[in-house]
Amino acid sequence: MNSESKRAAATDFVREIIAEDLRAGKNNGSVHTRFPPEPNGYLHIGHAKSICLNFGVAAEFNGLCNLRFDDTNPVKEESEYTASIKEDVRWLGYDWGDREYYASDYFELLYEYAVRLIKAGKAYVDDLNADEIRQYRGTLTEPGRESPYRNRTAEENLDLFERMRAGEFEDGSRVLRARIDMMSGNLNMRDPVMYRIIHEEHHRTGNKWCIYPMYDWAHGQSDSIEGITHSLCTLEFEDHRPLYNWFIEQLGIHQPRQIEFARLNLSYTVLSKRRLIQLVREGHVDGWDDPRMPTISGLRRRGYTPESIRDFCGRIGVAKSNSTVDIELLEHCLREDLNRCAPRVMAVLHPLRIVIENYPEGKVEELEAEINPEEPGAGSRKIPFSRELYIERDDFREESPKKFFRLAPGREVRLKHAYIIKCEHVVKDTETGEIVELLCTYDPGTKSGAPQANRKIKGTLHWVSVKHALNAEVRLYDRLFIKENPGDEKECPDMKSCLNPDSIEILRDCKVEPGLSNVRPGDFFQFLRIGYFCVDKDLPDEKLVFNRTVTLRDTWAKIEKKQKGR
RNA sequence: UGGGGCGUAGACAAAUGGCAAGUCAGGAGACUUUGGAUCUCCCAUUUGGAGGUUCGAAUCCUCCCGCCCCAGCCA
Repeated sequence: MNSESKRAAATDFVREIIAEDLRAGKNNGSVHTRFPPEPNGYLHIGHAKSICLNFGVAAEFNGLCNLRFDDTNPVKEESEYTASIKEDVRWLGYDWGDREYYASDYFELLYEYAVRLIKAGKAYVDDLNADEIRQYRGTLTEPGRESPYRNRTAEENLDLFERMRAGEFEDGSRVLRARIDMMSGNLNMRDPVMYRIIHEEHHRTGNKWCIYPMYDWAHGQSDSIEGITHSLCTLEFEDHRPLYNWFIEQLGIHQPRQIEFARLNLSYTVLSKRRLIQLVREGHVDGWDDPRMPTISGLRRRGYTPESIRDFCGRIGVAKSNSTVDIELLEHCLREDLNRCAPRVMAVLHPLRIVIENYPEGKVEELEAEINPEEPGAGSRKIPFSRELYIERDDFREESPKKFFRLAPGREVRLKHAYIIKCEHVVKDTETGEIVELLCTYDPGTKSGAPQANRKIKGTLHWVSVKHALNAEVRLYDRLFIKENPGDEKECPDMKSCLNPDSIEILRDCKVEPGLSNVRPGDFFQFLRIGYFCVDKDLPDEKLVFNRTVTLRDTWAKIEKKQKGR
């Protein structure tokens, strides 16, 4: 049983409301939700919260969840986005069956509904332009004024509306408005626009229409048409709920219940569409799927697993207060999942050559190494050991600080899966003083698994045989921002100055164990003692490229930081 | 100064008038052939504030304070 199913009983106010509705016998005991993205951008981790909620709730209550594209604005939407959205939802592990819908599928019915409202005197064609409408709307504290066109007859409205559809009028010259209440304290109820004229080709309906429904007019009716029982959306639509309900009530059609929850904010990243676009446009990242992006495609390329994202979404809860979740929780979920399933391999990022002087030249031993200590059934692999090895430069210090358990002159360490070695001499470049190699000796009786091999040694290092090592490029990714709330105007008025200059570091001379010669894009590993890495999706010929997904928790780094801080 | 929401630990988040859950972060220790993982313990005498009701209040009432959203022919 994994942690997700253990948490199956997890509840929140949304699930409670749904359970109550069920108890009250509403909707004939059925639950039907929907995930309604606008196809004008890429999905990100914030959408994942909504996806997990909508699909999760449906599954828990034996209901269904539709995928519906809210494509009511042809000037902003493109079909290239629908493909990536579908891929991302599927990758996250959710299935909408054959229920892939588009608001544009309902344009004809929506038009008929609008005609009904016009006939009932509940909607009218307004000739005011956008600027005038704004002025007539009033302000937050002052009521609005009624448009001079508000009291046209149904016949006149019908005629005008038909001609709007027929393309007789220019963009912006007229709109269809709901006739509600210009005095309302809720601005959404001050005769909201239902249709606007846009002579633009739509990605699905082509040039069939030149009037397009607004969100408020399209969304609730689409929910109703699909038989949605619970329409889950974010907090900013709370003010729209009275309007959502008003349209449905006027039409007398099936009434879904809109419930609003807080959108996700994550520390050290931005999730607003505007900011994300800015990152891409200004070239701060390499595109929407840059491994530093919080987009689903970016997280995927970074090496995040769908399981870890689902687990995260389950743990953050669903509530109504604006909150910012610590990104370390996301990373924790990731590490927990990867620890469970990532095969272990050895890779040296900053190679330092060592020579084991008492080990026979030319001799090669194939050592047995477990693939994953968390999963004994994963078996083992062979790794070659020889006289010349690479170790991590950082694993050697000429003068070792307190609590530094690694290699230093005269000190012993264990080489993982191999022998205990001792550093005898340090060889330096006579001119630069740089350490070029270490001369060591090994203790032949300490081979891993051997009877007397369990001498207590504090440090264990990873290594790779020089002769057998494969070259690799490793891209070290770190958080994109140095500020905790980069999306906050006050904390970060200028996004550029809040970027982490070290969010990517490319290492081109890394050495990895020979077993990695046949990896494929997306394969993931734990590089022992370093972190989790995955093979980048763009694998150049004859070259290995690994992305660092997340580091291992590093106790030594913490100790060292504390020592330096003193 | 209109309307709609929200305030529980550093970050999330439970509690539904009856002893303030859990998770992440942080701290201490155990264990360890990954300084990983794992395990143990610590981390809110108090729920934005002040009054009130009650045997008993995070929860009910009153007032106050703070924060978020809304004036697109965007969603």
